[in-house]
Amino acid sequence: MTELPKAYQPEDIEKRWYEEWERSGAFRADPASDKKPYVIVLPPPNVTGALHMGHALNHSLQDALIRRARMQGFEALWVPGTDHAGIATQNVVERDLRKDGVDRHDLGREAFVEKVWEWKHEYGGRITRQMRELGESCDWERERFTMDEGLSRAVRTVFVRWFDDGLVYRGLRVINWCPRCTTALSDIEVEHEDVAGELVTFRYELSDGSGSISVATTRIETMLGDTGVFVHPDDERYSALVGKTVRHPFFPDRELPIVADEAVDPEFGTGAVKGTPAHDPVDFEMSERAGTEKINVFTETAHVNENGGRFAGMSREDARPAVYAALKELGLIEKTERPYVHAVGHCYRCHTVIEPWLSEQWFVKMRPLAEPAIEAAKDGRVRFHPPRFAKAYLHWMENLRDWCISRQLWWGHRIPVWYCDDCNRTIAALEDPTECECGSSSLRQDPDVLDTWFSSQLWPFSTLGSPDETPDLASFYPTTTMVTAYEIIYLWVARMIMSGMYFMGEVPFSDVFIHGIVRDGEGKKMSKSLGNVVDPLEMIHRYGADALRFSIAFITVPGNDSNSSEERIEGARNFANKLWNASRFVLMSLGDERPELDGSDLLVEDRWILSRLDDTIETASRELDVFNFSEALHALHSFVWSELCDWYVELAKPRLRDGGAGAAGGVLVHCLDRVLRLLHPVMPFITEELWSKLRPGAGSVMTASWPEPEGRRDAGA
RNA sequence: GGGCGCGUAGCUCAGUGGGAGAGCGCUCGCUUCACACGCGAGAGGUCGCAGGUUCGAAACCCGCCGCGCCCACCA
Repeated sequence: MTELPKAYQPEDIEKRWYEEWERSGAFRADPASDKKPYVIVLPPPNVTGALHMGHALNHSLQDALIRRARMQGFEALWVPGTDHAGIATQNVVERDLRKDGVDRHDLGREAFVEKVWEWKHEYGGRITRQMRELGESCDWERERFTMDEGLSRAVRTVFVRWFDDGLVYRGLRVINWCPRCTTALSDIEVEHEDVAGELVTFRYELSDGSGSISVATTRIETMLGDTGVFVHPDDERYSALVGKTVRHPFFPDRELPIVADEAVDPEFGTGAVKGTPAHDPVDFEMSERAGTEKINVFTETAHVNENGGRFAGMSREDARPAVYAALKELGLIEKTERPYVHAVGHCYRCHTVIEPWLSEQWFVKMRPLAEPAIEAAKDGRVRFHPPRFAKAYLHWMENLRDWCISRQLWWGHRIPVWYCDDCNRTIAALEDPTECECGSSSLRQDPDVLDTWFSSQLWPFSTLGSPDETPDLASFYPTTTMVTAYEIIYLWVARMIMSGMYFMGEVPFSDVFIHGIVRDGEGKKMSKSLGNVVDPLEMIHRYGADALRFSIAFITVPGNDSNSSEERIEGARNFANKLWNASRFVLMSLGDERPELDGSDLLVEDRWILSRLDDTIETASRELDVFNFSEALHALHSFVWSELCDWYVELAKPRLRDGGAGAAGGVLVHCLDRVLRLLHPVMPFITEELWSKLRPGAGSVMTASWPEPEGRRDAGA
């Protein structure tokens, strides 16, 4: 019998077992297997990322599900990979370059993209190395990156298919523009936040000198681009003015018509709206209906452009007070409410205030895609856990607007569209075309790239080989469970369902398990500025991966946020140590003996602990089936600590001490055997190590079966 | 403006029709031959407030108060 140290020491054990697992191909899945598949595709972390507690939570739960499924006899496949994360990665590399005083424009597009690839090759493996430290049993041979050749082909195939089917189109619209990232964003990439701004009411004089009309605005600088004034058709205050024009104070040649439109809310402000079609989506629509001019007054960095007259060159921040002062001087300001709190959009990547900006972009028509995806959630082909998230999903899906997919970035999947200089044709093609149908070879590719989420949405099938019809795709699509935080239900989950159904004809997964986010010990969001960030790798080094994983799963209730702290992880480490020492005691007591469980001479305490074990197995299985990790682990924790250790081991000691252990030896081996299996999905390392001592030569606990109750529940005292 | 969630022990939270619980913290006592990352004993809660349903409510229904989140083109 080998000596076990008095306290569990995770470091070398973890390293040793992980290498062994990878070496032996224990994580590999076989598409030719007869076993039923159980498949999870990992939500790909950003390639720029480092493992944080959010990943630790998300990944620990997936690994537990996969490991359990493997033990239950499924052909379990967990596909890992990383996301090229367009804006995030481009920002990181740009920041690096800036340290050397280099701007990406100095390099040019090709050289810059080359730099990003270099960066990816050098640092992109960081997070996947860290995932191994956590013990994740993903099939590394199937690791994918969203910019891999195969995945890029999937992106292109879907784009072209949607283009051909009329679901992808180009249009001139007011979109969300981030002047820092200098790119368009989709609606869901904008975070609304209340800001203390101002509401200014000012007056436009009628061109015929017969009076004026007042309008209210929170962005007075945009009045430089005003081309009309809108009122509600039923608003009697203004009915006499409809059809007249007002004169722009800074551009005397510009006459702004007063137009009636249903979209105006007569209750708000003065009931008259300044029409700024290039910088407000509603004004844009009203302008379309009214046929008014659209004047863009900002550059891509949100400086006033040449259309801004004497304000040209100013930043939007400087322009606001400048325009205000100028109007004041003309005596046109009527009222200023300050502070005026209202929601302002911010970039979800860099938090810069979004500028609604008129530009030509590519869009995906969502309605036709959404309908089948709505049905799938309604009829249960896709089930949300907990179910309340289905409601949020459906509400969003039923009110979808078209998705802006073009990004003015360099890092990403280039839009596979070419424009012919000679005949103006637009060509979307799987292979780069060299010649237009008209015979011209003067083709220009669209300079934009696709939204990162365009490739992410294809992840469940692109990683399995689509658009090729691979054995993996045939065996493993649709996948089984999607495990993710509620934060990205719209951004990602909904789109996977839509594109999966359209492109593959089937839902991408049957179950969506939604967990919350990890907060600090007091329930506050972790952030660098608060200094309350817990680093999972530090915790792994200090307490072991199993302790971190257990502490996370122990507090995971479907759909709820969880509060993590070093104290909790320490508590989980203590539990691991408890398990270690209980096992150590059993192993020391039994030497090389591994007595079988003998039902004939059981004492009352033997029957009691066996019945408690049965009950625990049942609870753990039932709760894990519904993703209730917290309940399952509370049952296991209390069985191991409060029952097996506190009572049974103590009661068995006299028998063990006398040498002739009798039934107690068999009972202990049996209980420990089952406990190691039950805990393996959450604590893979320590259970594997102890299993190798308890069941030498029996192979990995990964291949042991998931325990079933054995009908001993009625045998208790 | 809509929607969702939460309010249970000092702290953080499970529990959803019939025993008020866990982790951490706290008090007292233990170098007991698996474990001080431990053992034993213990203190501590009108389950936000008010009403209703029920034989029975922390849980179900209605209202109120407080907190948080999501969605939204009220300039």
